[in-house]
Amino acid sequence: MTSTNPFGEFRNECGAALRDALAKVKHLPQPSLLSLNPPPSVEFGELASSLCFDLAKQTGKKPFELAEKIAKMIDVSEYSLIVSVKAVGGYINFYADFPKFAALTLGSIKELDEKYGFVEIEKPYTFIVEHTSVNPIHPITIGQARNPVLGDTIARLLRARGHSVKRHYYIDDVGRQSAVIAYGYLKLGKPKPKGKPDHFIGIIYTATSCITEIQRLKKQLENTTKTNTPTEEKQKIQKQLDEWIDVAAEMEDKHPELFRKLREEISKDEDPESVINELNRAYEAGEPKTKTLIREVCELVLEGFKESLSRMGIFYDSWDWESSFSWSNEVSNVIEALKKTPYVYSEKDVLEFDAEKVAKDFELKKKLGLRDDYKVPSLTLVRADGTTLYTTRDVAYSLWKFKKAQKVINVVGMEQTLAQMQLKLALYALKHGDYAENLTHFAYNLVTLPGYKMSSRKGHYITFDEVMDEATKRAYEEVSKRSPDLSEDEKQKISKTVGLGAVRYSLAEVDPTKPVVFTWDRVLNFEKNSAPYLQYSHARACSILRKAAKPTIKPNFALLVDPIERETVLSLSRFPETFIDAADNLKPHSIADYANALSDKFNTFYAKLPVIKAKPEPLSTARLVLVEAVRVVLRNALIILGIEAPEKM
RNA sequence: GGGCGGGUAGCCUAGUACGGAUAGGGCGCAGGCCCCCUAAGCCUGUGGUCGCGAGUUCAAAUCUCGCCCCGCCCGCCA
Repeated sequence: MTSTNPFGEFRNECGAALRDALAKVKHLPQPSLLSLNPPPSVEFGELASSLCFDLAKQTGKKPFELAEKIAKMIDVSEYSLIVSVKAVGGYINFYADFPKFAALTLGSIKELDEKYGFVEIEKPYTFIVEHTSVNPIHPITIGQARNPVLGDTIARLLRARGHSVKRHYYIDDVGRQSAVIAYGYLKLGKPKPKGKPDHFIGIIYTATSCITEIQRLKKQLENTTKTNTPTEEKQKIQKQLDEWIDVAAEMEDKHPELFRKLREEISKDEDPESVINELNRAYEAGEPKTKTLIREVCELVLEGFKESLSRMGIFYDSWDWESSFSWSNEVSNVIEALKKTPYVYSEKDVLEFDAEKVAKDFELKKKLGLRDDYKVPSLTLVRADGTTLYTTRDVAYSLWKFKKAQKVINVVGMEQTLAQMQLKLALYALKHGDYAENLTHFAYNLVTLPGYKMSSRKGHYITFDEVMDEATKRAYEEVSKRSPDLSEDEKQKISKTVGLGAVRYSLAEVDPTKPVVFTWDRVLNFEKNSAPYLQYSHARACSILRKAAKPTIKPNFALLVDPIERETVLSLSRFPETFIDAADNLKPHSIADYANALSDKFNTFYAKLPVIKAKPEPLSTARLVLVEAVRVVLRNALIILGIEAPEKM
């Protein structure tokens, strides 16, 4: 017998037993919830119900009396997986028939193998998961890296759940920053990148920002002397200027040739600012020369991104250019459509969207989790110069996404909560409330550095590449130290698996709503609660299986009497429930948590009990089956996390 | 000022949707374990006003209200 969800089977039996018993006891109200939960300790069984406390309130009877009465009504012989039911202190505790339950769990894992745990949903949807979408202006920083890891893990969860999932990258090529780089790139004579292209363009971005900012601030300062500006204001400008001058010194030191050439070229322009603005305008308008230029720069950066992300096992099904929506009239169509609603008005020369009025008219405050008296800020749709803003274009993009999918998940930092809300309100205004309701803003918290603030414009950041490189290097040292007998080739391979796994795990492991402070310690953790720990557990299981002779004697699961054996089986049986919860409620970190807990059980088992040498044979075989099951489940969990499961390390 | 998110031992963290039994881990610190399938491991110990205060309840880390601290947002940036 196999089950896609062994613990679920047991849970169903307990539920049925409870309902049955309740029906037999007179004068009891039918409770809406059975309150079946795993008890704090195995001594209380595998599942326990606290519903007698609720019933006690309603009937005026004592909880422990009710519990005893109900427990007595349950005839365990009617159920295959329940061996006994005990009433303790008002709780009703259910004990699993362990040999049967172990046979069901371990048998199912063996049978389902790479499918075990991935219970498919009855009604699958088509999904678009938009994630990463890092602006192509500099290398991906460690601060941004949480996004692709979370997004990719969510996509893996949903796919395994049976949904049809497309992973989209939204390329933010419209906007001032792209114009800044294009300007610098042009001034340098469209140089061929030295080194990794995203790093190279990142340098141009910082250098160009730096040079133009210094010029701008200097001019501003000159004006202040003419116009009698308060000293406070002057000091503020001076402070900004000083900061940029520091950056300039850094840049000149690190990239003297490039920086000097750029400075020289830019100084030839009377007003660099207006050239940049003109580039931005021309790009959005789709003027061919600018199109070619900016696309060329973006493509270079994306090439670098693809390389970085592929190291983490992260890939995309679609690369969506923001500019395409401007050029194809989809953005202007959205603006026209919005103009026809009562929610758009002109103020001076700009077009504003009255998000507050939509929220009120459609009675959405409660739905969006807002107070009635909260006023949603309005959103500017079009600038005075006729160019559009990010969220405006995002409305067009969202409409496009919903032509391709029933549900859309935007993996976007929580700092954009307001913008995402305004986006939804715009969809309502366009009579696409259905889209808004199928749009999930998966908001995650920031990754920060301890002590100082990352600034991508100023070039002060730790790149994702650096972190991956360092982790791989550290892993190599560890592998060499711990497994000196491995071949050089194996060492290289394992250190990559382990190092990159450690990085990915450290970003996936924490509840996404919590802020993360980046420390090397967190990422370079190769001990407990880390990818290497899970990988090591997996490798240990593989090692036993490798060394064991093929099982010939029938396993006897009744011989698995040690508490740790039972706890390991129990943990294995719960993987499907954990997976369902993680997929349906978008909780990628709970898979990491689960895999870590399972590894804990397995390592305790490993240290305590022999497998191959265990006597009698049916016990040895039973343990071998258990080890095999741990191997399978750990590997499956690691696949969801996008982490490789090595057989040796 | 308003909104959103977070606050669990010295540090990091699970649990909060749907209230249940002694709040589960890890790092650190102190000590112990390779006769034995990989010591990236195992065992023992140490450490908690679950931000604070009320309330609801037989029962609150979890629900309600008020307050405090941290972060982010409230742009003709993205």
